Amino acid sequence: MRLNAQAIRILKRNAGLTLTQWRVIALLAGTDCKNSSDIERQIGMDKGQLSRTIRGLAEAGYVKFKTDAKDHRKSNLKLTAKAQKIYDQTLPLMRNRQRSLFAHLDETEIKAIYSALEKLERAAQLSEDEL
Amino acid sequence: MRLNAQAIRILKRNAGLTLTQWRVIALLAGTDCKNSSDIERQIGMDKGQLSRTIRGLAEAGYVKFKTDAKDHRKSNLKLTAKAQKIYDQTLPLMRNRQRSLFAHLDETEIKAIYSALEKLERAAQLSEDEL
DNA sequence: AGAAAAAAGTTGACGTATCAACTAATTTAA
DNA sequence: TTAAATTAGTTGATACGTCAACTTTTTTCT
Repeated sequence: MRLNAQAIRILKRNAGLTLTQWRVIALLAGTDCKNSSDIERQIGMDKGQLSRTIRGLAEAGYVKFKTDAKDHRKSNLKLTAKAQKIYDQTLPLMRNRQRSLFAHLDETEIKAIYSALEKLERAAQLSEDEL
Repeated sequence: MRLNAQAIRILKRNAGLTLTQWRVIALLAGTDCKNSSDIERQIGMDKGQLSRTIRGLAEAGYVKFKTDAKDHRKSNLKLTAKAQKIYDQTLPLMRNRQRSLFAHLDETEIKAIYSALEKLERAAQLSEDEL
């Protein structure tokens, strides 16, 4: 979509981040997600892409890994100070964008979109089973 | 989206085509699009991707090129018999899918979606200019 | 007519989405 | 308790979307 193009530009200019990088950082900063699987469950992002995104973030010095003491499959993620700072700076920008986009829609429309998308998903799911 | 996953599966199984390949074939078969730029204008697809898709189709024996006699920049595209046959076979499948998806939505919802998406596009466009 | 601009296509690069196969660690259930 | 199933995460492959630079041909403008 073209809608993303804008977010992408903001992120690139102001934070040097890709959209997926931003989403991961935002989850680590703003929710109690700690590891890859948490994030996966939260936003339904693909494991593989997630793995690569996180590696990228680590290489860029935004997150640190530490294998979980109790479950050696998991590795807990922590944002670096650098990442935290960028997050704090960027969040307002993204919030503004979100607001100005949705400002043009009235509630009815927003609800209709959500419900319709849900139904479409469900319909797709159903007919998927018939294959 | 997950919605596409389904179309992709249908196309792969029944026609051995990717979604973009299908879209191009469908345009060449069902509209008066003749060349790359026509298609670009019709569905707003990227020139680059289009170029590659068409090359793929040509290599697979679905379309034939012929440089336009009057404008040597253009190359007119023609579906082969093979492509036409696949199109005729596949169109009903895709139509059914479309129908069964939208069957779950009432008109109000469909209209709301379209209008909301339009507004979002426009809002994105506007704030794009402010960057 | 000649220079500049625009249009048609090609190619390269990067980011995103999805599927599949795989390893290693943990949980479950016989 | 050991075998089987799950879960966490990595890696590879393919398709899709977008931007940018570039060539060639045509159009526009003066």
